[in-house]
Amino acid sequence: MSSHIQHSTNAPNLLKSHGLRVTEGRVEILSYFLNDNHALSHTYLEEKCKKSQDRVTIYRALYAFLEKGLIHKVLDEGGAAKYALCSTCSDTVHHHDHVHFKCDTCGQTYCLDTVQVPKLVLPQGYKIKETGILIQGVCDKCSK
Amino acid sequence: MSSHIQHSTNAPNLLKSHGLRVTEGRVEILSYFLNDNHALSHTYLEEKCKKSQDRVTIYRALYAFLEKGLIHKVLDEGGAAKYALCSTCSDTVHHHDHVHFKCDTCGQTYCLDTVQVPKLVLPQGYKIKETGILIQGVCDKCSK
DNA sequence: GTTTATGCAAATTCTTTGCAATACT
DNA sequence: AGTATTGCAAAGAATTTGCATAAAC
Repeated sequence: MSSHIQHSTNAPNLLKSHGLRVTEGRVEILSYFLNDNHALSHTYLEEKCKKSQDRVTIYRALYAFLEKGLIHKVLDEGGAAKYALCSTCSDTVHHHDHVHFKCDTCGQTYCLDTVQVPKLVLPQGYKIKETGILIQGVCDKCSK
Repeated sequence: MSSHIQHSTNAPNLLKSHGLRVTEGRVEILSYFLNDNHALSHTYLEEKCKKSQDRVTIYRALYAFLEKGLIHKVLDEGGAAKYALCSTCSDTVHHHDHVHFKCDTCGQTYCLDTVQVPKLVLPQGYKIKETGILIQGVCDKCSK
């Protein structure tokens, strides 16, 4: 309960520290990210912000967050877009070699920051810049 | 040159062996897959088939190919869909644990069938069903 | 006061669906 | 002949753009 308050209080500072203007709508959206530990879709945010802000505003907020490195895009196996906080990225360094996990049971997508992306050996001549891994299966909550 | 002819000749048989009717449009589309070693987008196919068949027909052909396990879907980092032949899948067994490689230079997406998908260790409780890997970088042709 | 964000409307793009005409087996 | 495929039109979903108003710095 105190963590909820703390997180919500963090939103304005996080926005400021990323060079973003602090508006009511952005604070609300960012709070949803801070209070959930999984990736959020535009549709989900639209539902949550129903009366408070426009669909288009949410698109633009997400775009601004992406640009400033506050969140990153996660795609599920069907190509549907979700967004998640860049918890392990600093303001300057961005690595998107995250392992993402999509639960077939609850449908949530998680960023498994603790899982190391393996070094893959590719055929001669191929140079790796980024590695994206999407695992599908059953998450810890749903496998109980 | 003979390989081109051979491949094109293969298309009708491949269709038949997958329980698909042999139509002019499907043979044309499948030939593009057989003659290229990278994933093809709907847009690319639309361009190639411009005068010969409708946009919608291509969607339906791809859908039929997917259903019969002739091709599989590949998504790039932006969520754009491409399709590639299931070269390592038999008629009955399908594994989609392919490693896909998207070249930042030429924009092509390749299926690296020879690259083994590593066994990843996830936190307690997570169960893996499928693992998708998309690597971005520079392909062998572009790195020369 | 200047710059940036918002809401609303409308335009784009991508994909799916219905149905009558056509092609395949 | 019987069944599946095609083309065209139109519907639907997701995302983007333009512009005047409002809010942030």
